Amino acid sequence: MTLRPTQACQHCTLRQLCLPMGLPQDELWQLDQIVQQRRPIAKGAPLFTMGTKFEALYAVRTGALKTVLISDDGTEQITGFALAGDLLGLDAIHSGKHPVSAIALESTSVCAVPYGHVDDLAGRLPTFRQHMMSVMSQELAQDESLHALLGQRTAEQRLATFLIALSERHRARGLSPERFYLPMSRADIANHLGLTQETISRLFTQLRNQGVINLHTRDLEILQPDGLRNTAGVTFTSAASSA
Amino acid sequence: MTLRPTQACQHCTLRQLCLPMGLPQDELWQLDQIVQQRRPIAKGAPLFTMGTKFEALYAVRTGALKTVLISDDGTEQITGFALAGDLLGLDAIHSGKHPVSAIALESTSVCAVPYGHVDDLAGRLPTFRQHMMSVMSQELAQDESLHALLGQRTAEQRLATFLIALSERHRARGLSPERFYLPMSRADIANHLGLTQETISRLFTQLRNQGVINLHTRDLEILQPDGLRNTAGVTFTSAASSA
DNA sequence: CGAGCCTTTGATTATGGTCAAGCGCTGTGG
DNA sequence: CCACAGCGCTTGACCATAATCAAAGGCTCG
Repeated sequence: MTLRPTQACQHCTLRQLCLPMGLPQDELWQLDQIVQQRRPIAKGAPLFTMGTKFEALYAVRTGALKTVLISDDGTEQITGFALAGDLLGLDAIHSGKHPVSAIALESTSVCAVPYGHVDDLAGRLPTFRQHMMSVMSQELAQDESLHALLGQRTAEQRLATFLIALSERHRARGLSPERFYLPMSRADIANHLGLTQETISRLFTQLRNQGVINLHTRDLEILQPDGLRNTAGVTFTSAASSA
Repeated sequence: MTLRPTQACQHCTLRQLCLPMGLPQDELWQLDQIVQQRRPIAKGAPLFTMGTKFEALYAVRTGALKTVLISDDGTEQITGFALAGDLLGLDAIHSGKHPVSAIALESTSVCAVPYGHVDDLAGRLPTFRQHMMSVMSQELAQDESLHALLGQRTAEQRLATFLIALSERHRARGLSPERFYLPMSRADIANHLGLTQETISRLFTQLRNQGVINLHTRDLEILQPDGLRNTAGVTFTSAASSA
């Protein structure tokens, strides 16, 4: 793997969102020492592959990825979409192998944090340790919301909730929550939500006809956020999880 | 909350499965100092309730619980079933509030581990810290399998997979993987798997007629483990998660 | 012993899946 | 710069799985 010169977390525009979040200056400095950058991953290429050895956590710098679990029979499940600032690989700590593959949805760059160093820092830096636990805990809670979404909601509610969650994630990144690009295909959205491509397409058409959204290819505009919330029925805590 | 005299993890029959797993003797001793026991929770009563302050992690000593997420509109989602040795509350670290309620399915006793002490130990004891991270990571991976189960599998495959996972959990506890009691109702199983009570009942009847299982009320006997695996179609890593 | 809940079973329905066909981007090479 | 190939998306017709509605039997516990 080609490494590029390290660029400081301190100066990263994602530092409020990513691993450095909430770290005091001296702890941040120590994190900076261990973060490595990788050369960009091309669209469609894997950052890591299911079953391979877990060596590092990854933070998305730019771009987007999907995490995919492939069953014995070849069935694929997209377990999440990772945007800039999201962390990947936490699910691999237990077994030492990645339980999913991470595939770039567009040209994507990431920071790599070797896990041995993460554990070391977690032992020495209380704020960092608490942050790591908090991030994992948050993902557990998000997975529970996602479970409720898949278990209890209609296709229409799932898609609306997904779009709201994406919108909120863009807002948290200081981007427009009303207009953004969908880096994933209709089939990807469908798979993630336990539906089919055709159903997603029909629902998009429906939302467009209702004047709730505007969508040309993958450029989404949310015209009526309240209409979308209304369609979603109930708000789940960020159900478009990252892992 | 009434506390009972502390009983040592060292002598607990669940120590191979529960928090003490893999801890060296000196670390185990320190864990023992902070574990508290609670008086039993009656069937149907909560160990903790959604929205309430997170104060401690809980380890199930005997009995079983379900964790339930309730939406604004009153819809309930059972996110998991906790058996003896399972840990509850990890999903609450992030927000400081429990995102789910934990309800006893039968008379249940638990050990409470105040979270401040957990963090303290995680800072001082490397093995314990790594174990905590590992447990959370494992739950993340299990949630991904569960996502695939709900997203890609038929009702029949979901139930078969659920029964296999339960069976494996009993095996891991040194109990019979072929004969065990179901502490949850048909409606609970249905809800957890994103199905209805009626569907679960029909599927049980079908599996019984096929000679794959024997089921009287809640006493389950797996007559043909291979038949069940065959029905499940694909094996997911312990998809009947605990949280 | 009785009330209430849990479970089973049947009849019917609806949501979303499957199959199929055609259109439209996008990007590549001539 | 344009043509074409290939993938992504849309739309339609039909179907199947599991939900809903309904009713009755069987545990369990007070």
